[in-house]
Amino acid sequence: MQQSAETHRAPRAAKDVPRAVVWFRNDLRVSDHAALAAAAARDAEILPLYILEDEAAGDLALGAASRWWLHHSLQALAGRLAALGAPLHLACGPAEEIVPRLARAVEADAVYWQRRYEPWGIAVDTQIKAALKADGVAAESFPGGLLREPWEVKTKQGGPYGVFTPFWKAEVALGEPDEPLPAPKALKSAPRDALTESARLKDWGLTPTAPDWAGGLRAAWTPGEQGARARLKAFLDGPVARYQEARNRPAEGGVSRLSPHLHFGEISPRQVWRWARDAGRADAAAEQGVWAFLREIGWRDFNHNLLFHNPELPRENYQSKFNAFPWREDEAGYRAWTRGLTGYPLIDAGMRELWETGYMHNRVRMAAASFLVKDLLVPWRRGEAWFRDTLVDADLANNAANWQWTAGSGADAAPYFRIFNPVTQGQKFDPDGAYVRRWVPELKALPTKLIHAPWTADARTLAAAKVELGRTYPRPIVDHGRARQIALDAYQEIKGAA
DNA sequence: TGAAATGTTGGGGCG
DNA sequence: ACGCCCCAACATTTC
Repeated sequence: MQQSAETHRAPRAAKDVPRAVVWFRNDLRVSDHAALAAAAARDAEILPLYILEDEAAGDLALGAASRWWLHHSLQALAGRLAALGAPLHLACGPAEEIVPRLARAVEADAVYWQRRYEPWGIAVDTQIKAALKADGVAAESFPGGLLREPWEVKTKQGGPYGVFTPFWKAEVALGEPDEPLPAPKALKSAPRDALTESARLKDWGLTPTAPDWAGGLRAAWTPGEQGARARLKAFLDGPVARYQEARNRPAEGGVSRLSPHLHFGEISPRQVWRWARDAGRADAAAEQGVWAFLREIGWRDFNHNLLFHNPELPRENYQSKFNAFPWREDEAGYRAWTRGLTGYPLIDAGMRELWETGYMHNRVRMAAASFLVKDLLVPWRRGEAWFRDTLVDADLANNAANWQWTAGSGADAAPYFRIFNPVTQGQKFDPDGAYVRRWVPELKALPTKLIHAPWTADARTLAAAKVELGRTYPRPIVDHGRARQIALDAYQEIKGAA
C-alpha cells in the first residue's frame, strides 16, 4: 500500500540536501511569499503542497463561489510553480494527518507555511506544529495575509482595539510594512517517487457542471496572481485618484475589486501597500485616494484582528445585549431577498449582481444587508451564510464583522437606528439608474426619477415601460417606512440590556 | 459607512 | 411700509 510506504521510511542523514514542504493555504502566489522564499533561500528541494480541508472548517466550509475561484486560482498557481521547477502537490483530507505524513514520505527536514487566523485553522496548525516537532521536523510559520500580525497592533493597555479609527492610526504609526519579497527565480523539486500521486484538480469537482452556473463568474474575473496584479495596476493607473467620490457609485468602475484576490492571497496586503504608496508618490493628485483605499485594507486587518481575538465572531453577537433581540424567521422574505425579488430595485440589483458574478459593490452590500436585518428582521447569521456561499471574496473575518457591523451588534458597529432607506440610497448613489438598469432589466424603460421606486409610477408610465407590478416585477415586500418603525420598536426591547 | 422629525431662518407674495 | 403667512433651505436633534 502506498500509505505504508509513506509511513515507514528511515530518516535521511542531516548532511543531506535540505528538503522542505511549503504548505500553501490562502496565499496562492509565488511573490512576497515568505514561506516559499525561506525554502528557496536554503536552496532546499521543495514539495509545494495544497490541501483541500473540507471537514476541518465544519459548517464554515468553502461556499460554492469560493470553490469556483479556488479551482482557477490553484490552476494558476500550479502553472507558475511548475514553470519554476517544483510542481504543486494536491491532497484532500485532514491536514493534521496529511502534512506530517507527506513530510515523512519526502523525508523533509522542514515544513513552512504562512499563518491563518480563522479559529479552526489555528487549531489545526497548532496541532501540526507539535506533531512535526515530535517527528524531528522543523515547522516554521510566517506572517500571514495581513499588513500586521493581529497581536502587533495593541492599545496602550496592551489589548486589541475595538474601534476602527484608533486601530488604524496605531497601525499606520507602526510605519511601513515589510517590503514585499520577490518571486524565486527557480525552485528545486523534492523527489516524488515515494509519494502517492497528487490528486487531480478536476477530480475535486470545485467547478459547477450540471448546471454550469459559472458563466457570469468567468466573464467577471481572472483568478490567479497575474489577474490580481493586473487588477491592482488598472486601479492604480486611474480610478484610485477619484476613489473617495467614485467608490460609492456602484455603476462606475471606481473600486478596485481586489477583494477575492486578497482573500485567496494571490496578492498580499504588503504588495498592495507598497504599490499603492508608490502610485501616490508618483502622482500627488492621487495621494488622497490612495489613503482612502489603504484605509479599506486597514478595515480588513481590523476585521481579522477582531476574529482572532473573538473566535466566536461568526456565530455570536459581539455585543451580547443583541442575544435578546426579537429576530424573525421570515422565510418568504429571506427567499425573496436571496433571489433579488424584494420589490426595491437597488436591493434586487445588488442581490442579482451577487448571484451572477459572485460580487456585490460595497455600497449596495450595506443597503442589502440593512434591508435583511432591519426591514425584514431576519437574523444576521442568515445573511452571513448566504454571502459566504455566493461571494467569490467570502472571507470569514470580513463577512462576520461586516454583518455584525450592519446589524449593530458588532465592534464599532453602525448604531442600530442607522437604517438605510433603499430608495434614497438608490437616488443618491445610482442617480441615473444605470446600476438598476443593468441588473434589473425589467425596469430598464422606466424614467430615471421613478426607477428606484416603481410603485410610485402611475399606470400609464408603468404600461409605457412594460412594467406590470406583481407580474413582471414585484411590489415591495414590506413598506420601508413601517418596517423601519417596527425595527426601532424592536430595538427598544433590548436597549437597556447588558 | 443614515434618515426622519423638529427647529430655525429668510425671501417673497400678499393684503 | 409693514405684518403675516408660506415654504424652501438649512441646521439640529432624535431614533
